[in-house]
Amino acid sequence: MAGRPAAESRQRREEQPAKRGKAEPSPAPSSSVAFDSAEIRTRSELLWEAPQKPTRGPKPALSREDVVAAAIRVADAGDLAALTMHAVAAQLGYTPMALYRYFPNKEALVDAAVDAALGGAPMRTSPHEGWRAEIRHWSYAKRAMLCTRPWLAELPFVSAPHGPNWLSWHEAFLRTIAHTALPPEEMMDVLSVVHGYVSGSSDTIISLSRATARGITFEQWAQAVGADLCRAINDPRYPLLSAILTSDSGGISEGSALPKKRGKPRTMEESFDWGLERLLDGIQLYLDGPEA
Amino acid sequence: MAGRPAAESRQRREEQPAKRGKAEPSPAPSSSVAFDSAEIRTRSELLWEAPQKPTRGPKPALSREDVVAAAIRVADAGDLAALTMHAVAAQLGYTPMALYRYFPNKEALVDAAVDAALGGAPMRTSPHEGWRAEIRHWSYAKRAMLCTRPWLAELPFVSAPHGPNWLSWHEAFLRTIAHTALPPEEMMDVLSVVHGYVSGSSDTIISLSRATARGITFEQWAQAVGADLCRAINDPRYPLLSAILTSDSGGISEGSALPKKRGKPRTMEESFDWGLERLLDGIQLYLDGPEA
DNA sequence: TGGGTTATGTTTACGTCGTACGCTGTTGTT
DNA sequence: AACAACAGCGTACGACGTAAACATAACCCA
Repeated sequence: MAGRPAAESRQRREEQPAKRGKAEPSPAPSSSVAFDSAEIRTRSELLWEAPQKPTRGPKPALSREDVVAAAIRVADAGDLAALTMHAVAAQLGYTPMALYRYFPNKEALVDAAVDAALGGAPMRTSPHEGWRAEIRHWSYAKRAMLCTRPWLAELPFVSAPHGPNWLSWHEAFLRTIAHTALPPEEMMDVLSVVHGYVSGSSDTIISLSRATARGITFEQWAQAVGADLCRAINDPRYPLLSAILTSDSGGISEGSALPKKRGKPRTMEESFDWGLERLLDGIQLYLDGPEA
Repeated sequence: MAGRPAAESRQRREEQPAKRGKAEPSPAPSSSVAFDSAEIRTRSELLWEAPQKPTRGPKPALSREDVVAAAIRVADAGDLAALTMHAVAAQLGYTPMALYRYFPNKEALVDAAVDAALGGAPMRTSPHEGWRAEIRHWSYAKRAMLCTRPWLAELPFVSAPHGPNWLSWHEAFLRTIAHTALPPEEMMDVLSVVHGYVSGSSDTIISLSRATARGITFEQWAQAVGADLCRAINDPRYPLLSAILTSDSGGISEGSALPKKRGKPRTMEESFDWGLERLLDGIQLYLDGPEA
């Protein structure tokens, strides 16, 4: 039989609406919906738990920190997809199942690894340079952190629970604007807008980081990315884009060294900076607003 | 044997550095590095290819569009993880392997589904309201699009190749600022900063969308997210965060209806708007700059 | 009209992944 | 010394992506 739908209408009837998400193989023990919420609430618990409770059995050969460190090593060497229980266990010289004595499942391990990999936010001990410079520092630090570990950007951030390090980045940001007279909720707004900008507009350079981590040269990467954009050229659907791309500033230039020729093609860093300055201008305008 | 590393030192020696990424099971046929780059370059090809070439064999029962539509339906009903070849095939009433006649692998199918799901950017035919209002419209549209299909935000955007619809969003943005006198590269900068802000700071509401799509109520979600934040309270590591959270504006409020009490707790929408206005202020300052 | 050709969807099978279950052996307490 | 609690392992299962071989349907040219 060739061109016939598999198993006639039978299979079509049992088309699963695919709403299971990950579909726990064994039926949920407790009630259905409440279970979901409990699952969410429990998820970040491990990130805050006390190190370990001294118990009675044999000494564990590893600690949660060891496992997390191994997981980070694996992810650093590859990407998020490379972060498997097998790989982490192999990295430590153990069986995959051994890890389940430390983390209830892979998700918990990844959560812990992500928070650990975020690292503590950099503490700036030097004298406060004013909120504008401080925010700049914070933003660069965050961007650099994401470039160092591109796999952190491979998962949707909010879906991961917020652990100690995640909070430390927030705390560090608040430190930059603590001395301004902003009311609490506006401090959170500023935090949110800068954080949003930084993580949102870092994905291009993160893509590059990921590519170079895989051994792809900048030229190859730029060619691949550029090829997509260049399809717009001469396509009547994209007149403006086409015009910009053909206006000799379309390319992506690598960097720094060359004598900045008329500022034509921007570095990614320059674009990032440009946007950040606009954003800071807007914030400043708001801060100065009432008095001006 | 209990607490002993698996297979002694042997297993530790063969610890794979996990650098294979996805590890093609059969050895790469051509040269090693050039293959990678070719792979990247080919990846978006399908998105731009002519519909289909009329050939000789039996008529295909499906079209690529059918498969893509089914994939989108599956992802809409679940999340990105639910988007499996099995699920898509079942949705169509076919065998998983049937899909491989239309797409060389899952990645290509996902790429196509993503671009299709982005949809064309909204065309604004009404008279131009000025760049500021136009950018606002574009930003809301994009945010709404992401909320409608939270799974689109589950993959790192740049890692996906840029198809026709992706470009159409860019084109639409350029339309909002086309009449300004900005040089091409600064238009791209504006595009990049707004795009970065919108996608970066939508992830909280996207998380909520994803949660509600799974049947979780707003209260449950807020409680879960808030629980993480609340661990900061009374933790000496987070004095500022702690202070803000206890200053009665810590919570996340759902919305609109209630008579905006002193603007204390912000809606996510309000925070988004606030940040967007700051950003637009900054851009405006730049545009007016030379003359002012 | 009938072969040959080519593309279709299916079946079967393999390797990898996460992880449930039960076992063996260790360890600190009673 | 006996016990209970617990560490790490082996095995096994189901889901996943997909390679390979196959059977069949449509088309072309004779």
